[in-house]
Amino acid sequence: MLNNQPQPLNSIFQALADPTRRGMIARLSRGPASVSELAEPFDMSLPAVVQHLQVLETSGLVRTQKVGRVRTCHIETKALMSAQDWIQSQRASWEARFDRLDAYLQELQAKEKKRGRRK
Amino acid sequence: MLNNQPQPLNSIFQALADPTRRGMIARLSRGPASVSELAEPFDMSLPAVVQHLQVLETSGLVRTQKVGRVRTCHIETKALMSAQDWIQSQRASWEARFDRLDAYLQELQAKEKKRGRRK
DNA sequence: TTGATTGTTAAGCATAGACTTAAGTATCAT
DNA sequence: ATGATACTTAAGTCTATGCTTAACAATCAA
Repeated sequence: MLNNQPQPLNSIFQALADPTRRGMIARLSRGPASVSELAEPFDMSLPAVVQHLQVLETSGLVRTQKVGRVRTCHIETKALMSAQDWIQSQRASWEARFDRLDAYLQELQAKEKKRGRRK
Repeated sequence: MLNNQPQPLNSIFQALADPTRRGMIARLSRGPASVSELAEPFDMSLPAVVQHLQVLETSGLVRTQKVGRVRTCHIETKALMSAQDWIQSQRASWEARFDRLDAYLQELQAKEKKRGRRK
């Protein structure tokens, strides 16, 4: 329940806010790829793609390793999971609240019935 | 499996990238709040808080309504769910891949055993 | 060794983001 | 009617983001 490491979440959500970067993540979810493979679907310069890649790497969403002249990229699932976990924990909060509200309304209804019978 | 509405995702993830806004979401997950209640934990001017609130509202993560002079804010769970859904669908991709890889490795191992026996 | 691949670095530009302060505008209570 | 409350609007500043082009490495293949 504590406020976990917020700083990674900043850069993770920031990274996910761009459609190009989400596209790269989607591609890498299906398997590793080189920089030029990653760049291929996008209508922008290679340096621009590499800059997006750096954002993904800095946020921890992607890891890369260079062999020869080709840099191979793959997703780091843990980072995506931590984003999902944060959302999930919010969901837990509001669902708990809805449950309490529901219980309260049921209680009200029960009282109303009693009063009805009493009349 | 199609690329759903990407534009809302841009602004949803963008909104979540800021710790102040995540704090507001966390607060609102526990129940509705007025603007000044929302502002209270943060060490910044009210206009700054309202600007964050506008980002949340534009992204669809929060809805507000004004009664008298107080604006009451509450979360719109659907928007958060759509962010979670996107992440979940990436996860489905990489898990499918891991499953295929696993099956392949088992197959390799089976062949290796056969060869061993043959010798 | 030359030429083609595959990236990398640097610089610049234009727009968007996260604040601030100062000065309003409604509402509500007395 | 007056003052306090609860925002709102406007304007400005300073930094970060998302690109671009132009040049520069470092492989690899012939």
